[in-house]
Amino acid sequence: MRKTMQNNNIKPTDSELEILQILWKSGYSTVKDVNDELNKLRSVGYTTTLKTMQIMFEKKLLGRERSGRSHTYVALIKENETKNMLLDKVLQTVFAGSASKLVMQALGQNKASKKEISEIKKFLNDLENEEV
Amino acid sequence: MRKTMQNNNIKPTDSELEILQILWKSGYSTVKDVNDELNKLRSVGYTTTLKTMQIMFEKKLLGRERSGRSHTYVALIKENETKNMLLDKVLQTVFAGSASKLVMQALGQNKASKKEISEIKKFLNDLENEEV
DNA sequence: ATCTATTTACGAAAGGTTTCGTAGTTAAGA
DNA sequence: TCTTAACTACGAAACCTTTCGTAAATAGAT
Repeated sequence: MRKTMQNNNIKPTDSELEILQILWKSGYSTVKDVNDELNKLRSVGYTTTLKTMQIMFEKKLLGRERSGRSHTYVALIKENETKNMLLDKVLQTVFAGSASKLVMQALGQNKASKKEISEIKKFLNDLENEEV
Repeated sequence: MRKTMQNNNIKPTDSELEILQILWKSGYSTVKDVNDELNKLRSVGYTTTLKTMQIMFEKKLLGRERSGRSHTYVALIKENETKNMLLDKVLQTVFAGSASKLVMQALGQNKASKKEISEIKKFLNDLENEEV
């Protein structure tokens, strides 16, 4: 059982998560880059995105480097660990720590296609086999 | 594919969720009842709980009835639908709508015991069979 | 060197959540 | 009836998140 260490344990807000998703996908990006991506989904002012990213930098969610007149930002927290943390919070607060309840709720409402379901079954088989 | 209707579409806050969990479990309760339960987990003042429940009443998350000098409260939103909604939010915002990604993340970190895993497998088989 | 567009920094407003103090109401008991 | 404990109502403080306007700095173009 591996111990997962993260740079910090700050929970990102919803807006911060949006930005993190973009940075995880795109890697190093300027505020303009991120704001452009964001505006494909919803309308946000440039300085709003800037401010949020500055706050995230202060919180050490993001790192940054000057490059010419602007900054280039990068996510400092790992996608996998962050998603795991967020899921864990729901697991604890909503499903009292029961992973199976959570999974069944997730799969019970036609949320998963046939293809996804067989993927999951395969995943479960592998999981059982590797746990010697 | 059934349409799930809920009295409202308000997303409960974290504190509200704590109270909902207690009411779902205990059924009709007074503020005192809820506050006592809450204080088994963490320290909260009586008027804090009262105020939160009053706000929840205004938001129509709770119903209430006078009984003697106090009120008796009850959850107006359904446990199942609410949990589903909260999970759905995570599904969309964190896992881009992919239920299988969510499930695999949930199961990949030793969060589920062997017993739970076989429960889930059974659940998946049933799911596949009933979808004719 | 000056202008201009880009970018940053800062502050603050607006809205929401959580917390609790205080004052008033209620009803039960002395 | 009067007192008191339990309960409610209300307001406001403290804090957080999201948003954007404004001013200053930067650097490239003329």
